Amino acid sequence: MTAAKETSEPLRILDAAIDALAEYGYANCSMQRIADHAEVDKRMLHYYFGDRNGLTVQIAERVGDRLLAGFTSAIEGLSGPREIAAAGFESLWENVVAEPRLHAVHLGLVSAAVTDDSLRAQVARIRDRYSEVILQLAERGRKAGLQLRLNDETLVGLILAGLNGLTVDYLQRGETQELTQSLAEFQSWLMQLARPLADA
Amino acid sequence: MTAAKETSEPLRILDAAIDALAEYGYANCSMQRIADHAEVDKRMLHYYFGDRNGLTVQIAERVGDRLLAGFTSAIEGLSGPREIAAAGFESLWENVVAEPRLHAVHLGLVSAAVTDDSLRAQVARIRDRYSEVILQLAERGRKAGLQLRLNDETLVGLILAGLNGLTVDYLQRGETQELTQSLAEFQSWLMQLARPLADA
Amino acid sequence: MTAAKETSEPLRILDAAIDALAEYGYANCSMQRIADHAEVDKRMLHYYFGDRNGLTVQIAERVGDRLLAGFTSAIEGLSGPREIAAAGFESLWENVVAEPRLHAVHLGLVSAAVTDDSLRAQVARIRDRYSEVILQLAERGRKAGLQLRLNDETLVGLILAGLNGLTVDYLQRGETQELTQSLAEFQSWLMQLARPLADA
Amino acid sequence: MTAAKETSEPLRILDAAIDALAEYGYANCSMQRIADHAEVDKRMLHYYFGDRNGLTVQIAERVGDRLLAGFTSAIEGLSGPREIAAAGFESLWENVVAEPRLHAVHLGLVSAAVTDDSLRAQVARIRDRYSEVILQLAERGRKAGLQLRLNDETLVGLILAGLNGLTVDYLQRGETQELTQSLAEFQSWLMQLARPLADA
DNA sequence: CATGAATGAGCGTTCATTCAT
DNA sequence: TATGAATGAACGCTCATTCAT
Repeated sequence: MTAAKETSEPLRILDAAIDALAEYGYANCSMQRIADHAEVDKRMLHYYFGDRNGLTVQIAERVGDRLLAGFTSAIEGLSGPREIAAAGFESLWENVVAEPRLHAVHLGLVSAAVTDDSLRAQVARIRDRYSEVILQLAERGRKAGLQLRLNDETLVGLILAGLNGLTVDYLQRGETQELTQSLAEFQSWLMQLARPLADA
Repeated sequence: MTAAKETSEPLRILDAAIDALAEYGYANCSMQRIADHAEVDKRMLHYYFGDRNGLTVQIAERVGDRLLAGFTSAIEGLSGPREIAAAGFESLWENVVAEPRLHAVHLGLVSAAVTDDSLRAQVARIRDRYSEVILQLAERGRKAGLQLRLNDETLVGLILAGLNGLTVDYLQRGETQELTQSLAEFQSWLMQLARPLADA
Repeated sequence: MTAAKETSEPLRILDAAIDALAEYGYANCSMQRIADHAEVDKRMLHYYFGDRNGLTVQIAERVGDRLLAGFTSAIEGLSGPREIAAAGFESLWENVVAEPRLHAVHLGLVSAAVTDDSLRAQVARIRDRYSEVILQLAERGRKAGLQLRLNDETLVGLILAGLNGLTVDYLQRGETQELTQSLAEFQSWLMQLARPLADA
Repeated sequence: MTAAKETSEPLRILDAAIDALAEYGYANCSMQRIADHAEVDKRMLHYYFGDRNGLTVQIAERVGDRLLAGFTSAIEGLSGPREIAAAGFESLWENVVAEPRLHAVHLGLVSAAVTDDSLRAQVARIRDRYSEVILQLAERGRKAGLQLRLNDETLVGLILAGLNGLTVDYLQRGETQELTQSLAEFQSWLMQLARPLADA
């Protein structure tokens, strides 16, 4: 046995698959292409993941992991209320810019999920994880004295809608001036939703 | 002879194709399926649209037409500044609720366009048409006395990002309470971006 | 009615068809391509020529016409025995160089005829026309005092074999030095087959 | 287990493909027909040869092998100059008579190559192999005392042109009297091109 | 784990041809 | 003559998947 295979083979394949999806798009990404991209025989995909659906499920899971990776750690040390509020969305957006291909794949999954039941569950799961982490942040913000005008679910809904909408813009047109301004506007709006007690 | 063929055959097929895309999703919608859906022989698609790409281009064009249909007429009679501002986004959203399948198809096109060059142009065209109509609205608002804090392009960017983000939410989870609240929040934010002169 | 259409429409189409065959090759030349090449609707082909086979038959006929056009006139005025012998093959070869595309089409027909019965008759007809004209030439040569060592059919066979073999070389590799020398050798051999009486 | 699979499956298919090409002609020989002829599923052709072009390339290679098979061995033992000269062309022609279908396929490839670039390379390769083997023969003839009036390339050109031209005649009309005489004439011409030293 | 071989189904596209006007 | 529409049959190729070793 090799001393320490850093990542397991299935995991390596999943990341290659995500890359392939980003390359060819959800619609044009066959198992053959994924296998080629991962430099693996296509039958190994069946060996590890069963069938196409099984692979897709795992891909979605992995996408979720990577979408939220870093987010938790990025907001761990924060303590002040404004700090928390500010860092939250910023950290989410940083991941968009850092891994646009990953978010393109996510968008593909979200889009496909509209008409694909088994995918819908997976995509909903990713949303739940987003939600969870945003709520944790809100909780910490409240404990630090943040007063939020909105109930939790609406807050999550608005943040995710903003994130998704701006991500679509970014994927469509790249880093434009308007997008930068839109981001600033959106963030300042988010800040305004939260009025810390101390400010009153 | 039928008295008056309401729409041309290609147009009828395009609408059937949009319906098929909504049914099966962009990735799983073959020409055969579109043909079956339109109750037309598969080869008639080639007869009318050349190849798959030609069909897709026309579909995108038709999607654009239908996304903006009604919008222009809906805002035509308005005169007061607040009226205009309010009706603008509301009218856009009404189309989402009225034709969710159409917007699902649009989302599919947007998503696929990320990795498909020829589609990208088409999707950009739809965005341009949205942009154009929003800017016309802004223009009319200004003439009616509206003061907009943002430059045109940023305004368009924010409105479209909000529209897209909320549409994704709607397509994913339907008409939830949170979404209703999010919509209200978003709209009140939009209103706040515009301060009528009278307020000064 | 236009005063004087120089060539009839079917004839114009046939020449365009020959050009298309030269362009795409016999195997890849559909009726659609021929129609496009002739700038005619494909159904006109059926109108003029019935079906694919009818068209091919006419094409073969036209190819035969053009292969031998000029040949008869080129050898008309000649009188001396050597003159006749020399000009004969030279004139045949000149047509190869002047119309290589035509000869490429001919080669395609000859090749296809091996497995296509209806074509075989047409191709045989072209060979007969070659034969006929070569024999006429031989006849005139004899009358001018040429003594030919070979019987007529063998002479024709050798000339056509040489012509075909060298044409294949020309079509494959163009005008090479070796081909020029081969031509010279072949011609000198032909001359040697014929010994004028005066030489004896 | 069968004792000894004589030839590999791909090779068996290639020979069946050549037979199919001889049966239907290059233009009318689809992959389906080749598959049927080889009693193999159509998709196995893709499995073994990739795509149509890959199959064609391999077919051409195999045609080349079989065109020259036997030739080398047939001329191996010969030693006398005239013997070598005589046996050379005779051996080439014997292959034509022994495998007329193979030569029909070759003619089809040659013809198609005129308008098909990828095929042209393959056909040129076959010609090169012919050339190589003819030159080896000439070399051996020279060592045995043969004096050749022509340079190598012209010799090859003439021999191949003769071979091709006479093959076309054979494929068109079968074994006629004239063809037999033409062959005799051609061979005696070839002999005359070579004057052994002893004659001097 | 890995590989050679196979398979039912479907892909987008083109073929020659015909019908009705 | 010419055109819009249609059709039965194939085309080359790829899909996800399975079997046997």
